[in-house]
Amino acid sequence: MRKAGKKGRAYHHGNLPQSLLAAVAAIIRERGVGGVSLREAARRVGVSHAAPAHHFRDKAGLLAAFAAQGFRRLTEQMEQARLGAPADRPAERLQAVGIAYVHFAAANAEHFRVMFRPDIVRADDPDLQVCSEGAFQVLTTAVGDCQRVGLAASANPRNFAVAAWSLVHGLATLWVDGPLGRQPGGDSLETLSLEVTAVFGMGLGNQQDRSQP
Amino acid sequence: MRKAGKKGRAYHHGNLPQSLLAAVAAIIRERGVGGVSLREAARRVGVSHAAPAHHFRDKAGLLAAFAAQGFRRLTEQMEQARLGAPADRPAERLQAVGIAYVHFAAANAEHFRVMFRPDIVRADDPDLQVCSEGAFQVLTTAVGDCQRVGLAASANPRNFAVAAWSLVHGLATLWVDGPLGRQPGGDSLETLSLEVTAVFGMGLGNQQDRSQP
DNA sequence: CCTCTGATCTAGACGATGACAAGATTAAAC
DNA sequence: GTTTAATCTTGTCATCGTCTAGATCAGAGG
Repeated sequence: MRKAGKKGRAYHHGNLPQSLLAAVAAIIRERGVGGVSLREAARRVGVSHAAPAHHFRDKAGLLAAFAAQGFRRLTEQMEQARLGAPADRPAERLQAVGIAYVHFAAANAEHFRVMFRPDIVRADDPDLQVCSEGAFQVLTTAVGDCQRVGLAASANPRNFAVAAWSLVHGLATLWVDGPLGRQPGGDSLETLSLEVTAVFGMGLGNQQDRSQP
Repeated sequence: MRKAGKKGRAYHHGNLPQSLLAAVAAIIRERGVGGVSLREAARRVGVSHAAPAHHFRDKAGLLAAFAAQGFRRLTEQMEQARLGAPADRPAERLQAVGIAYVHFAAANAEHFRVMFRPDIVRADDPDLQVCSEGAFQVLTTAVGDCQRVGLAASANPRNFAVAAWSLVHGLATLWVDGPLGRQPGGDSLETLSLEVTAVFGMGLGNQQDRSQP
């Protein structure tokens, strides 16, 4: 990769795909998802308007790669949170994974805002599918560990994982794109994610407060 | 309102706003949210390309009106479901409201797909804000009735409502736009919404199955 | 050192879109 | 009947996604 001087740019950028993904993140941060365009991303990287299409076929392809990157990071953070809690307390592990999910969404809103948008993302991208399933897998594992110890043993395992996923995904979505994050008097996301996942743990019938374990 | 014959259109459409909203719904059903454009909507209604802007300032304004319409219908359906369950069983009422939320999202995906998209919707539209808060209010009421009877009494009322909302919103989102609806071997939305809301009711520690009340 | 090949990028064009401005047409208030 | 305001049309502009053809470059093989 030959870098050009300040004026003339090198014909070969050297690392276009990664640079474009970084540009996309910056654009979403500054102007929202609607502000993303192949041309704007190309402009920021200092490359012709048609260059991005050679690496990611499409605008949908570029966003698919960006979403896949997001899923990879999410999987990392969830797995790290899971292993952070003791293995003999699967309920705490599950809660930690859920909280990591929500915090990822808030801290990486650029990615999260794209990760569940089949209308603008090439949804059948194979890499994206693998990364997406990998993220769900972490949650499924955490749920399975709970049931193996007898927690909510009567529930359908798969649907129980869906419930856990729904809870944290809903909270994340309502915070990032919904009315929750915009409300002035509301609690912080830290306490919110803690209490919401705790409610999940205790259910309607149980009156103990497990939000401070 | 003077309707024109088959050929020449009347200069005044007579009911443009409503017709445009209907066109938007049809477009989303056929081509997804990305297919929505002021010009396409105008084309379908048989009106010039700039006409929509006179009623809804913007594309964002048109979608805001469409989203508000969705929130109104959602509120209706949730309230109807709430009153469908006996008043002396608030837990069932809450579950009914949650299930109505999920079913609305699936049955009115055109609307739901737009209702939580501040990036394409004029989020500060006053009518939209009122309608959005109204929908959350139904859920809050159902949650409050539960706590008044002693269910989850120790939980912060507001955050408990947030948890309930998160659960159903997450399930709805994952079904409509996420990987849930696309999975081949998965359960139907009916059983899914039932079991997911039931898991919420029973929590991790309780082992009874309340999915069939 | 030279040539060739494939990868990478540029340049130009086309149709479609959102937004704006200026004017035409109509309904309704007065 | 006249005036006024609402409603809609026509024309225009910058921007965008995508396609095509061609330019430039890196590296392998001789």
